[in-house]
Amino acid sequence: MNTTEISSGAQKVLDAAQELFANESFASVSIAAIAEKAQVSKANIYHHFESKDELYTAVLKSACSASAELITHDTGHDGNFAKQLGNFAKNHILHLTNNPAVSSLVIRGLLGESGNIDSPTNELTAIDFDCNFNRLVTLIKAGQEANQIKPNVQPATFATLMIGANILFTKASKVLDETHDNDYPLDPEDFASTLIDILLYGALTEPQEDKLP
Amino acid sequence: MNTTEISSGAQKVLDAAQELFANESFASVSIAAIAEKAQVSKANIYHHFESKDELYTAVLKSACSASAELITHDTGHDGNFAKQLGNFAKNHILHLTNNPAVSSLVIRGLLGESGNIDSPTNELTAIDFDCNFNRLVTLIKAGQEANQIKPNVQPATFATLMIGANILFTKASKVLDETHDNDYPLDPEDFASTLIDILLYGALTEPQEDKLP
DNA sequence: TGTAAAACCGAACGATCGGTCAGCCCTCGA
DNA sequence: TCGAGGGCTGACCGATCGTTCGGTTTTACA
Repeated sequence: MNTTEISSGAQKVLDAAQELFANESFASVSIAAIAEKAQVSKANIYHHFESKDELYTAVLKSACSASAELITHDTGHDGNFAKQLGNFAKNHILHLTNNPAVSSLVIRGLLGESGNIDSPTNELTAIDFDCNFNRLVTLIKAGQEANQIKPNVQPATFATLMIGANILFTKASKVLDETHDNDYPLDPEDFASTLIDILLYGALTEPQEDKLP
Repeated sequence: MNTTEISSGAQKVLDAAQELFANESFASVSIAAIAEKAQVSKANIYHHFESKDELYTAVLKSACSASAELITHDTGHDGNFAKQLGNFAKNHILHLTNNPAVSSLVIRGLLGESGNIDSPTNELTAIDFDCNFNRLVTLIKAGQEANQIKPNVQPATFATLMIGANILFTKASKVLDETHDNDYPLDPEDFASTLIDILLYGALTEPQEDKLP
């Protein structure tokens, strides 16, 4: 059942590293800090991992594999694509809020703030992100073929809207609700449902396509 | 006309620091690297700035003030809110693509990856982000009062959609179009127009509010 | 129980970090 | 002509960085 034969000691290091790397950048997390958090010696880390880079890659790989299958699990194959897209949005944002470390790592990778890591690390996050992104794109295309989604809606643009909004919601909500006492939604599921309402039905009161002169 | 009396030597340092801080994290950019890029000595940096933290804050402040007024400049006060929102989206994404350094800095601040900086730095990015965010929220609220935008559309959710999508587009497009040869839009203005089309008119072919059973 | 591998640690390595300091060069008003 | 002062520098500081090494403890199997 094991994927890459992770010993219990190595797992302790991996967990500590994941927590630290999620909240701070690669360069600002020291091996000493990871060792302290994992309650092991610095040298022990190098017994389990070749280098700091390799440890970071291992953290990322574990995070990505954890997130791979969680999102699309109940976007079934019934013909109601509005419902499926709603479920996808809800699953996605719940995944982000329940796994802030994972999502932070992936976002950091997307930003290209790789520190010392050159290509393989960013490739990892790209693959993970791309996987979820493509699932959504595929879902939208299917909805278009079923004539439930407008043909002029670019699937990738729609996906960028949903995923970008979810990411921004999870990462910026604490910034935003510090400075407003306004009506910013705090519950992720509430946010997802109002989000999907806008995406599916539009924000304008007049649904006809004719624009005002 | 000067804001804080920046000498020409200090400006050289500031420019080099901005470029480096935009692409890498606070901790991974060394004073030595900044000095080398600015073609000055390390000590010269400390002649102009108290510390690395203060330099970073100065970079951020300059970036934020540059972005403050650029976005809403032609979202005028005519009554057509669809057009105004479209202009806002276009201005915003053009600003992001034309100033990748600035936007990267602000996003990094939103992520909370402050490195050593505790509060004032994140406050800065929060204020800048908040400023643009609030302009958009205000615009949407005005559209609702003018009965052009549905009253059940949460302004903050709509703003999160537009801004989140724009950020993701600018930051992830190079990742996405490396792995697809599909129809992902490359031109920012094209993206903005298809984006606003979805947001205003919805993605579903049937615009009525009744959901399927 | 013997033994070899694996897990683990303290101490130290060279390199680099942010930051300091004494002093040189240049300008400019007196 | 001169000296005061800001812009600027090379050399250096202690601390911390990632990494290594020698050696000790624990584990696993014959």
